[in-house]
Amino acid sequence: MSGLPKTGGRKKIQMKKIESGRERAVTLTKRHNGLFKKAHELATLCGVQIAVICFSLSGKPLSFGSPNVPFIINKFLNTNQVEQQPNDSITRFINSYHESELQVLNRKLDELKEELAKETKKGQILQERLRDSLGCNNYEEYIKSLGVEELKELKYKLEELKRNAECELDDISGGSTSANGDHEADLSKIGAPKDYLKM
Amino acid sequence: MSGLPKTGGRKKIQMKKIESGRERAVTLTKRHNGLFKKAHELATLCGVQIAVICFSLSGKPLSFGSPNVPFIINKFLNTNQVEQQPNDSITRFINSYHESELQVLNRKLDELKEELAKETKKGQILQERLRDSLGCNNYEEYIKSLGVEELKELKYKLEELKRNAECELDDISGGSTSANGDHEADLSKIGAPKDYLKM
DNA sequence: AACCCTATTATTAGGGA
DNA sequence: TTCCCTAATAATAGGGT
Repeated sequence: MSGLPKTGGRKKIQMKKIESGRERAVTLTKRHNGLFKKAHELATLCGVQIAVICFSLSGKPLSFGSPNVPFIINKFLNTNQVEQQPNDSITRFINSYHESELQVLNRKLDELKEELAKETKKGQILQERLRDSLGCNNYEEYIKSLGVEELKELKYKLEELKRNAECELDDISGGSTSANGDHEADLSKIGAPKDYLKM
Repeated sequence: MSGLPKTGGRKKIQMKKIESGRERAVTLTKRHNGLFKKAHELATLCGVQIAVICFSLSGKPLSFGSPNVPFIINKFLNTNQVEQQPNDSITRFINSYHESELQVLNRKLDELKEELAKETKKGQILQERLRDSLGCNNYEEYIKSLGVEELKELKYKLEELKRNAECELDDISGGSTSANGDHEADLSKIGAPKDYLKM
């Protein structure tokens, strides 16, 4: 209507909870749309199955699923049905973590990470040692793939590493093998919520 | 070193399944990281609970959850008035979810290690301090080997360490490249895979 | 809450290492 | 597979409607 200069423009925002309830709601709407769109694109472009579940400020569930949410949930649950309750120290740790006290520890770890991340450089040596010890040039992946028992084993390997102390690398290795092939989902007991498909 | 023209540039792509398996894998990696990051941002900015579950090309489940995936799943199922019993697969899953949380913990520890490995400088000092404090020259591995009680103890050691380290690191740090001053360790980080933490 | 608009920031396709 | 880089596309904060 008017010849106003249209003062528009994006501004950078801090990654913390938005104070204003109104702006928070607006942002939630915008970003939830964007997120679901990205999820859909990912499913389309890469042909993968994916689900996103989000609870709005009022507690209303917003979800997107390809092929659908219950399917993904079920598949996820089945895939993750691992061992029974070991009741070892690690398990107990996780349980107490649930009880919330160790969230503090988590925080400490995060802070430590930040401190370390500021200016580090020498850690490469550690990396080489670890790689050398594990005989795997991608030990991060390796570690991530470990289960409880394997982690325990790793503990001993690492102790060994410590004993051997100095060892100048020599990488190699190769063997990325971890394919959890098929998992059939039984949707029987889960009712289907409204599916979301937004482009 | 060379006067290469650096031919870079994004191109628009069609919204259909990517033919090349290689490119599809690359895209999946990039976009899955981006998606999870956005999910984490949404959770942080708007203070909402959210979960993303995706199955990689090999069928491996990739998930993000704030506060955690089972929580969201359970809430979602409850909200949708789906029959759910203390003895169904979901409950069983939740009981066995420590596996997943372990993965999250591992990731965080990996992250610690990764960041450490990238650029150290002050890390040397921290490392020494850590060794003094923990009586171990490779604390990353040490941490991985901890049990419940030990982790709790570590919590206090870290607090102590941090107090001391803050002073020294400030003295030593000369060239600060990226000062991310505030770490408020929100709880949403607990369910967050590494990629969201590095911002 | 749903759109419009625009200046910016954020993400990412493509290619190389 | 991961990381880097660049140029281009995509998403979005802020303000209005």
